[in-house]
Amino acid sequence: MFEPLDPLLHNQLRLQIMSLLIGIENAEFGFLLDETGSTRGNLSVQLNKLKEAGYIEIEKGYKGNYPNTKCSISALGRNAFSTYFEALKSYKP
Amino acid sequence: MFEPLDPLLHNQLRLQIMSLLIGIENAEFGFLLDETGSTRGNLSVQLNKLKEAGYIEIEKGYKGNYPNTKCSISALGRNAFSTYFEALKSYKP
DNA sequence: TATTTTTGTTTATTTTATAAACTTGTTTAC
DNA sequence: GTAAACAAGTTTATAAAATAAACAAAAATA
Repeated sequence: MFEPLDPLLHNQLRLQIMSLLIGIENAEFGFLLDETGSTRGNLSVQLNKLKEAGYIEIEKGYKGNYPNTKCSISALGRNAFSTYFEALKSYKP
Repeated sequence: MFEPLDPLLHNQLRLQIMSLLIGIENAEFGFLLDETGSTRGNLSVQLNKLKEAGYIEIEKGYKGNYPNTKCSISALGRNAFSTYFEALKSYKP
């Protein structure tokens, strides 16, 4: 009847992150911070959860002299994201 | 950019409850229990949260000799539910 | 060189979800 | 008629999650 909703995606910030990443090659930490309006701490935690799940990849490098983190969605993540919205349909009136 | 997702509805069980109630006059506790596959405890807690928010009404009566609880969605709830799905669109690719 | 900025991470607190235990009353079996 | 099992929930306790606050390390700036 009701399709289960991936708990990892069923969170506003993580869903925002995935939504941003899906349409883009990769995104910097700062960009995600701006677009989501989140705090650094929360963003850091949630990015790592998505990474642990294999939904995104995180590349740590430098931009000029400053540390810089680039995130990109994985095939697994892309799939989970689409499955999530598919599942949501089963809750619709 | 991203529409906020009503935290009360952004929970699998509560969303199931609302989804069931929206297409029906009212539903008994036992029916909701069956359809959602939830435990009694969790169902009880989440129904009360929805009631506190004014999203549903709860009528306690009897069915034969046994206590019996009937739930129905309110106008506010109906509205919140539709707003929730509207908001979700802003997360879609 | 002291202070402020940048870019994050880690830890601590609060909130939430869930499950386990309890309550009240009703049947049914002995 | 009383003990055991069942029904329908509620309450409380535990586990998990989300979020915010504090911290860190290096860089820029005054």
